[in-house]
Amino acid sequence: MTLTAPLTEKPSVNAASISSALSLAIHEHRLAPGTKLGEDDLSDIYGVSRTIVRSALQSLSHQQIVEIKRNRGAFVAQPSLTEAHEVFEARELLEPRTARSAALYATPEDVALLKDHITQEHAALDAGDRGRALYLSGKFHLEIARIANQKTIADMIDVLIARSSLIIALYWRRESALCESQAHHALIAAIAENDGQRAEELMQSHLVDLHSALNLHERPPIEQNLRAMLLGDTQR
Amino acid sequence: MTLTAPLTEKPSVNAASISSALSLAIHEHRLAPGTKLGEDDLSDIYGVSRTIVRSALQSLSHQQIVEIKRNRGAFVAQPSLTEAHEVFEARELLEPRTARSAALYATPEDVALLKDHITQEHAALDAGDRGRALYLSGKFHLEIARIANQKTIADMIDVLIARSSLIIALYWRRESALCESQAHHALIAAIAENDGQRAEELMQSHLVDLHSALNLHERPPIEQNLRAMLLGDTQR
DNA sequence: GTACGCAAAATTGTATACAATTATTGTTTG
DNA sequence: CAAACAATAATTGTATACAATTTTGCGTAC
Repeated sequence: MTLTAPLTEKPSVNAASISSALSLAIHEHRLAPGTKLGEDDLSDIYGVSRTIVRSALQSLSHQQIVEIKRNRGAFVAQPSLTEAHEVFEARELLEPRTARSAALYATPEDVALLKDHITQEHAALDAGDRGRALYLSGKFHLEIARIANQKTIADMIDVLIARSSLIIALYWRRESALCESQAHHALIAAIAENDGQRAEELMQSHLVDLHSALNLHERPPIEQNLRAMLLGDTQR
Repeated sequence: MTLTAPLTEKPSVNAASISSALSLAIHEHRLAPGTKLGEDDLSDIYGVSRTIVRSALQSLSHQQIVEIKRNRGAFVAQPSLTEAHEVFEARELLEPRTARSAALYATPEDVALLKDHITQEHAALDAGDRGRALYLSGKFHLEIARIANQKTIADMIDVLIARSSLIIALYWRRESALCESQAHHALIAAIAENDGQRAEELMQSHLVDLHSALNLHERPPIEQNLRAMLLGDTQR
């Protein structure tokens, strides 16, 4: 598994750009939960000193998508099953009512933007890039929060979506990603009609749907995975 | 306005301890919004290198209670009026339902802890320490989230409470802090009786109350304040 | 006397050097 | 041969040195 390419030779490779590059890689499942993020590796890759890398890693650790273990280094986070439930419960508290607000505020341009999102998502799926499709699917939710014009809530949802991506990497069960598209289409329709009530209900059931698509059995993520990788996944 | 004392001579003055010392000072209104947090000053005060100080300031900036302006330094944040509204709207989304959960899960020990919080708050008020009373009042809300056993949501509420403290510093209107105590007492009663419905309603109306106690007139915080300080507050 | 501009000082941004801790590997011993 | 230990290597934590930028102060011109 490789990190992203060492960004173009633009003069500014700052902590924020490294942070978002790593964030994107995690979103798109190019970086698996538990992956070690060594400071020297990253500073070589991006051509900056460890100072900058450390700053970026700290930023990601505040979003809880990277875990920093003292004297041990930074790793892509591995949300526990408890955390997984909490993240989706938090989303269920925030997103439905936010979708309602979005439906009330949405302009035709906003709706067009949402539709474009879905188009891109389908294109990514057709190209076989499941990671990118997942990323775009998350962005769709974030876009709704942005339309609702609530930056504070949007920021919180942003973090929850990032963590959701890790949770999906660890606990996803269902295979079809198609159903999501349907839910998103329905949401767009409600938003386009400025039907706040329906948008809220659709978002609520969509989130319940996602939540219930997680594998509920406790599975201490990595050791199990390593064993499965090396011994074959016959016995579960 | 002075910062906190340079912590005891314990060997470990790390970024986290500086971060929480500053956070406490902001909570207790010993550090006013807009205050410059110079790196050299802080490293002198706490006896560590700027490396550690910068780490602490970055952490606080992620919680949006410190604003870092590039090449200009770190300042105690000054939430805009828009942000003020957003913060309380977010709290209204999260806290009422969390209070409901807390009421359902609360043990007698939890209730005793909440009562102790109020006792301390009254003691602080009697001692004339409004800052500490405000801090404890915020902790009360956080404690409820903790009782609800939702760490993810509790973390979000923690950040929102910190920002609320800044908002109160900038936009508070009402003088009496007593009414809050009443609301908190009523909440404890509902929680003690495991009455989730009532706890949710009480929390909702308590938050609406707080929100409406803000000065709604746009007042770009600091310049106005400076002008008021220097020219007298006759003309508003 | 005010305004502009340049130079000096102070402050933040980044890289690097060194210290402390952890991981690894090889050896020894039972 | 396995397990424990020791030496070495690798990695992270912290301090400091230097570079870049901003702020401040002074002098000059109008």
